Amino acid sequence: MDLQLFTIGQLSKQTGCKVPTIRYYEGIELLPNPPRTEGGQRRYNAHHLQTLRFICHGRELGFPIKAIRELLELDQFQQDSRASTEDGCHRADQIALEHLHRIERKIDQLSGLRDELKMMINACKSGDNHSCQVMSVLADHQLCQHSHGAADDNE
Amino acid sequence: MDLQLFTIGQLSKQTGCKVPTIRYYEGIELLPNPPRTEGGQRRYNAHHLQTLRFICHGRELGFPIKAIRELLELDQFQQDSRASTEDGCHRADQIALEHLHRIERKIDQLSGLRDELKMMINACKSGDNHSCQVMSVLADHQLCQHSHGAADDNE
DNA sequence: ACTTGAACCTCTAGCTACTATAGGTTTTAT
DNA sequence: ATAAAACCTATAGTAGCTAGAGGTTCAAGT
Repeated sequence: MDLQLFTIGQLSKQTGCKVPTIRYYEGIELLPNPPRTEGGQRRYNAHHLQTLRFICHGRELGFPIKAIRELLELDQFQQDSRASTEDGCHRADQIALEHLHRIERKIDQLSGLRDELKMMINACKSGDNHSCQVMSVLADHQLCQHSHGAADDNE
Repeated sequence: MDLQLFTIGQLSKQTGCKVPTIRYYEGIELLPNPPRTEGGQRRYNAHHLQTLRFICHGRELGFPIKAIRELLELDQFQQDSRASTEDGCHRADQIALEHLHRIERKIDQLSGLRDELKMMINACKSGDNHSCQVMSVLADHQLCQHSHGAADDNE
């Protein structure tokens, strides 16, 4: 029936997604352009709401926008042609799996960092001399070895 | 004696920090400006090398640049005045501790995501019908509750 | 002395995923 | 009719780099 229209603010409240972020998603063509009032304000329908929910939840789960875009296209594809639902499912599964691996790698990395930091801090606490272990560990990197990349790769 | 001079490329090799990154650190005034040759090329000394090592290791550990900057200033302060080494140590310790907390929070977050993803993927695998659980979980968010913020806050 | 090629230089733009600000317009409620 | 809340666009900023263009300098070999 789809007669219910929402303002951008209402959409924001329903999804928890901030207003500028919704506009941003429109700008990058992740969320379809909604119709406008005569005055130029956006009016969304139930389908927009659903799509935005999908996007937001994906982002909360840490999926990169690129992956979400692909998942949305897959969804579109499946709705367009009734075919290859299994392929679509397979691909969606694959995207989720890739993401799972990214996250598991990141957890390992961070666990290593956590341990190294703990060592630094403990060394500092128990230091009988007053020289700071935090500083010297950072300077010399002698307390332990670690073999992770930089921790700042944004997912 | 400090007579040994390095080119930016040599510094890069010694630290593992990429050449443009070294220049970037100079640009944001994290690494002091080195002297130049007549032709304008940078020539670094042992002190620069040490400082860059400190920075790089801090970044590898995921410390934000702001924190590294503060640690460097603390270090400078301690070298300038022989005083308050203990205060400096305390502050360094505090910075490291804050960072440790950030990391532990992030690990918790990611563990939640990992579990949710695993559920999605398992649901997809065992699905007797051909509808994809990955998609529907993202759309409806029904399989489980999670209470973490967005996972994309870059550290 | 000269040439060659690697390494250097600056500057600008791009990346991800937003967020903030300025300055103006529309809608809605009274 | 008016006033406040919500909307609009456009631009710039955030973090921490990375990539590219287009030109210069350095060191080694001939």
